[in-house]
Amino acid sequence: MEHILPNLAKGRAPLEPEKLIRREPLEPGTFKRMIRKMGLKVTQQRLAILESLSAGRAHVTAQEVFETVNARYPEIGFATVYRFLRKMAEQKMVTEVRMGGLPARYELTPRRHHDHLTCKLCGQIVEFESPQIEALQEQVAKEHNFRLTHHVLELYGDCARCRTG
Amino acid sequence: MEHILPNLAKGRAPLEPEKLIRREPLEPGTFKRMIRKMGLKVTQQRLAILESLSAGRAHVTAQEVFETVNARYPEIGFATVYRFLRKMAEQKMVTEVRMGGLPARYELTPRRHHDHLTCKLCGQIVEFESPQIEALQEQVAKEHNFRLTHHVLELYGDCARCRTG
DNA sequence: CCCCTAATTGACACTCGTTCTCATTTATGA
DNA sequence: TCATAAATGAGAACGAGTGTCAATTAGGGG
Repeated sequence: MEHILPNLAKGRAPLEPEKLIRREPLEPGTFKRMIRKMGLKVTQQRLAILESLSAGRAHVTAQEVFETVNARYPEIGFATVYRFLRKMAEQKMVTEVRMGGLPARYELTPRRHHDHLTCKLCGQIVEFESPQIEALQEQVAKEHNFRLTHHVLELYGDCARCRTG
Repeated sequence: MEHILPNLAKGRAPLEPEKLIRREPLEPGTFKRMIRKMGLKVTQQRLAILESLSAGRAHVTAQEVFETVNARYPEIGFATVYRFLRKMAEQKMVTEVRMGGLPARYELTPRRHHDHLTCKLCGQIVEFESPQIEALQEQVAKEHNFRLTHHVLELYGDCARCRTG
């Protein structure tokens, strides 16, 4: 199992602190409620995964979640993390963000919709909201007689810090 | 190498005919010029790959390109296809589209930039252009001090025909 | 409170798209 | 024509993610 810690092993550069749209704090008991709402059993592993997702940085990879949770509960397997993340993504409880061919990143689905601006060089993710873009998307769909259900809008570029060296 | 033909083997459902923004036909000699413009050597393999890309449907996977080219030139290896597609993507000669965790799809970078509106039900892809959305994207990037290099905008919905049954 | 049972787990083998390696072949500028 | 750097093909390797299966556990019914 040599791929458990590939990211740490590669000494990936530490990321910028994220610029996040404000998120509501989670009260105790919320996690259990979330799990039950999905029709699943409440286990220590699942609670630990949710805790890790809500406490740490947003937009983490499954491996990062695994590492965090594994540090406190060394017996947890990464299959459990992947499985639970997938199940939560299906139920829209977490949102999966994929950039290029890189590992998927997850965030607890935020109350407010937003899109992402990603630095190709350092991986930093900035969230943004643009009601104007949303409106134009609706207009495009209407022109083609589509009823819009969802969209993916990811902007890629080089952030100021990476550009100036 | 049992994964050479996974898509054919799986009997993927045929897609709707695509609605494409008009593309200019390519004159003979264009391919050689394109390759030279990238600073690469002109080989039969590369010509065959470009031919396949320009002749068939847009938005093909590397495996599909390999299969097409391999049918006519059985000695070509898939590494060559992948390598060339990657190189062309780096130089923006082809555009890579990744949705979800699915294999990347490629298209010869069209002269006119466009995004995609996809029907979730029948798989139909409608291409559209929205300079207004592009402009707003630039503005978002500017606000966050990013230099925008590219973006992914995919709209999903139900087309008129599928909705009305 | 205890049991039963289906859900969940951990270990790890496996899949599959993609990239790497390296010995051989080939395009092209001199 | 030749030298040489680039390109190729074969196949191994990589890495994210999924499947399998025996062992464990949550939690509803009694």
